[in-house]
Amino acid sequence: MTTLPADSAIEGRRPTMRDVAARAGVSLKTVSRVLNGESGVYVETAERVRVAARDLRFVRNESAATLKRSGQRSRSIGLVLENVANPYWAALAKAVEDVARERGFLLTTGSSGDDPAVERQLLDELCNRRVGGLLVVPSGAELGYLADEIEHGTVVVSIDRPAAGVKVDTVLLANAAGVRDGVLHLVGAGHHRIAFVGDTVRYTGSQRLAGYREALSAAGLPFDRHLVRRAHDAEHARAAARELLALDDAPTAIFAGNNLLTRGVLEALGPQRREIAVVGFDDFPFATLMEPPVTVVGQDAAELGRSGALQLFRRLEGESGPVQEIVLATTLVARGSGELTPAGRR
Amino acid sequence: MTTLPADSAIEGRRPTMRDVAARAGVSLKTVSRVLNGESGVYVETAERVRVAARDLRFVRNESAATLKRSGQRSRSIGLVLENVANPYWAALAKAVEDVARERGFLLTTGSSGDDPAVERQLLDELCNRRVGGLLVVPSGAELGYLADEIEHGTVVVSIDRPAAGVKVDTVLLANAAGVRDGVLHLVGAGHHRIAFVGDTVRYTGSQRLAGYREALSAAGLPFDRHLVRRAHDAEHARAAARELLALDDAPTAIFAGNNLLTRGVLEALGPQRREIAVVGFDDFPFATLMEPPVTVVGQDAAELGRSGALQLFRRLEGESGPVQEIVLATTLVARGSGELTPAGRR
DNA sequence: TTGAAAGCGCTAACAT
DNA sequence: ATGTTAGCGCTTTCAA
Repeated sequence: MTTLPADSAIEGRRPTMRDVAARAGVSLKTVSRVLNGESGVYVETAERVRVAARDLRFVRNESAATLKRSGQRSRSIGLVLENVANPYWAALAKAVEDVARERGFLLTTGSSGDDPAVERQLLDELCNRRVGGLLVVPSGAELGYLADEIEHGTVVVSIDRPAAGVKVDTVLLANAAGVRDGVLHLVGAGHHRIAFVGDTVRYTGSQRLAGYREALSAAGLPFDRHLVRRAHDAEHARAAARELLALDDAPTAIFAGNNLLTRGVLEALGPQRREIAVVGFDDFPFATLMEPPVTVVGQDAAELGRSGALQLFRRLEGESGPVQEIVLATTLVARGSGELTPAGRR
Repeated sequence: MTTLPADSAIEGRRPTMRDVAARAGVSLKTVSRVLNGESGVYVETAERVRVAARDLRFVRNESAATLKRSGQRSRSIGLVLENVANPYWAALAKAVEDVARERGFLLTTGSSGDDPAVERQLLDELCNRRVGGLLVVPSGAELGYLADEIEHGTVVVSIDRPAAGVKVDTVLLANAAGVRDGVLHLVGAGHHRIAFVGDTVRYTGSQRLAGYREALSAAGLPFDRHLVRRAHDAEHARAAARELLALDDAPTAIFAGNNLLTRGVLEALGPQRREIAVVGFDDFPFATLMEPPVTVVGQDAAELGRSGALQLFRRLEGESGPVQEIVLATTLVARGSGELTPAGRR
């Protein structure tokens, strides 16, 4: 007696556990047990089931499993952030994915563009799919609509920025402290006119601005002359930096609020890169290759993602207790651009 | 009579369509019709249903819908690539996500690390979830195991590299032609000793190597003296470039096979960046900021992703016809590093 | 235009 | 150790 080809048994449609059961000569439940690694099945029976599954090229239907599973959460988690194409967020997404995979979860990522409507749509879609948990880099808008989901058992963790309107575990960076360190580093190099180019409308930007303010105040320096509040991208930063450099009392040093803005500032500086000191928030791969290499306040995107994902899974695995706020420290990485002195300029 | 708070109606569990139906005083099917935008429902009935759904904060269970829906495909697509943390792949993922969102689909991305086992696991998990389609940047290993899925209606599209073992739509880059252009550009600048640093084991690397070979042969130059075949990352490239530069007949120009390798080569060059010409495959954000700015053979990752995703949805929407191979052109972007002449060096 | 009934493929509770 | 039964929440037939 020869084994029939897999498709001869069941025309057209995919094999189900029932088909596997029939082929193995056991009941549906036994197949379920074997395929889920439950104990209490004779090894020979289990083997027969596995052979049957392989022969039929059985692929479990996760939708059915999710539908039935108590609590009804799929083995996926969702991540909503501003834009995966930004290397910073991409690194974070990879870290989240790694943690998820260790647990047998898949990751669905959505880019909100920091648009509250898109953010909500993404979050809704993810909830529709009954994801086990949601990791969000909030755009800043109210997230109150998540309260219901949370009550129904969806775990939500906010990363990089606090979530408005819901109380959830949060992983933050020590933004203010990081900037303060960076600016004081410039003060230490002798600078008195230190500009800040940032996007201070958003949470991280405002926190970073606060750090800038703290540092200047600690150093007894005036505050508002060299401040750019609304640099949203590299273009804006470039234009803003050009304007700053054209001032009578042009700054001798510039602090850039994030990796995009650092790029814009460096573009604006051109050959002046050897005269004007620069410190940027966020490290980036080519920082060491610039002339001079760029001093940064480094924040580890991967660590932020890992930390958030770990917290999410801790909750998923049943950890209770009050809402947590985890704050990650930053590191000043001196490479050259932040150690230039104001020499040659008044 | 006041409306009761949503949760008073149904304790604990999530509201289902049945709950919405009860509240709206209609049948389950009518709710389904309204929520799916089917025609043939009185506007007032539809409105009542929508109000009830809103009041109960009803969220549709996609698993149940997927389970029942004929063909059983979820409104998600999967993307398996080497590593989302690489800005190149991140840009591609974003482009895919954008196309998916236009169609109301979510994107689940997995990083295989080019490990065939991980790749297979990721692909399997995605199939378990009955995704509508699969976009793969194949690691190079046999993908024959996808044949069944494809037969069952899962659409698979291969991007950046051809899929081995299955016939699927494929979107490729004109790798060889791109490299040939870049190398001939260096020849045109007067170079006779042009090194190639690549990872020629993998598909794209081997194609690029072929372009290098073509160019040298067209220019009547010898081939094997300045060739590095196994540079997998920036570190390797750096070490390899150092060795090349230490040779008696050191190259006067280097072609780097991808963005990671370009970085490694630039690191190795250090101050020699103004003497040794460099052309890299892949554009990168900081290319214009280097000294000199880096000449590259640009390939548009976003276009690659978009193109693959569009093809996938075309198939999903029923387009039949033979398997397609789409080839995207590259563009040489001259910025300075590739225009350096061999002057000063023999 | 609306509804009743059947069942998608699985897991959970309860037999045996 | 194994099987039987009853659904999960939805979509699909088919009938009213």
